Amino acid sequence: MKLIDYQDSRPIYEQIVDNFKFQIYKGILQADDQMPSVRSLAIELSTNPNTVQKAYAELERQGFIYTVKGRGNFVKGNDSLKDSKKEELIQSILELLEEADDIGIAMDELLTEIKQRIDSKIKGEATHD
Amino acid sequence: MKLIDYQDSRPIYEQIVDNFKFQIYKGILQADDQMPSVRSLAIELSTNPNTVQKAYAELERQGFIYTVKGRGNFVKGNDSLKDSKKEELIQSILELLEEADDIGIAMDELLTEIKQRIDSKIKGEATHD
DNA sequence: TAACTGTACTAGTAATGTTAGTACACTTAA
DNA sequence: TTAAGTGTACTAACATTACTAGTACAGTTA
Repeated sequence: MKLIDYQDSRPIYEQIVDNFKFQIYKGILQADDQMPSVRSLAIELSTNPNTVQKAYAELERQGFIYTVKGRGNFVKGNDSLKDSKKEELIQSILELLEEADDIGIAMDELLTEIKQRIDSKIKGEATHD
Repeated sequence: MKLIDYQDSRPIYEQIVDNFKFQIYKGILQADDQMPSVRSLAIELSTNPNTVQKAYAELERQGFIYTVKGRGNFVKGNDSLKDSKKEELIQSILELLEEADDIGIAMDELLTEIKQRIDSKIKGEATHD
């Protein structure tokens, strides 16, 4: 499995993050599977343990894995991943709605318009395939 | 009117942006009022025309002012400002909702939960003042 | 205790952001 | 047409931040 691409200009840790996210979404890695250790992966990728560590920290922050000190990193269950994501998204959206409120845009008004857009978008896409 | 503070660590252009946003929100600057020219403001602040230009470009991007080449920069009307903001916020929220959809979180489910949070928040704040 | 595991700290290098200097182009009025 | 105002584009220097490496420390397990 090719994890990083040195042609790619994106930072190594970011490529690692995206790759594992992909593997987890696809089910290649499943709940409680152990991730490669920061050292072994660092050696495999000819990089530094800290670079892998940075990637794993980001994956943990985003709710994809969890860490047990001294033991290793493990894949989170699909449900808890979904919950983390959901909570994160709700927080982001609430912040945006508050911003709208501050300048006098009613939240209801905004939510109503958003629902309309989604509905019309679904109708539009229904003809695609 | 003090526009920037050299004690402040934030970049000059950012301070200019925030200051004008404040003035526009407060009504100190009103629709179609002319902004100071990039040169005059640069001299006043002992900085470079490009720094002011960067601030103005950001204000335009955010919908606060509009530019007429060769004539100057002018304050946008309150309605068009609100419209710009609204559109921007809707786009951001739609992106987040798509992200949710990608990982199998129904948009309706998310919107419903958000409405609940807002409602309970309003109830909680109602006792504050 | 040995061999794993993650983590913290420092530092060098690369990438990006910020500002300045300067030249160019558009608009208006004389 | 010209002069004096306006915004804009380009380059480069400098400051800040991001990224990675080297290395040492600390927890877990057999």
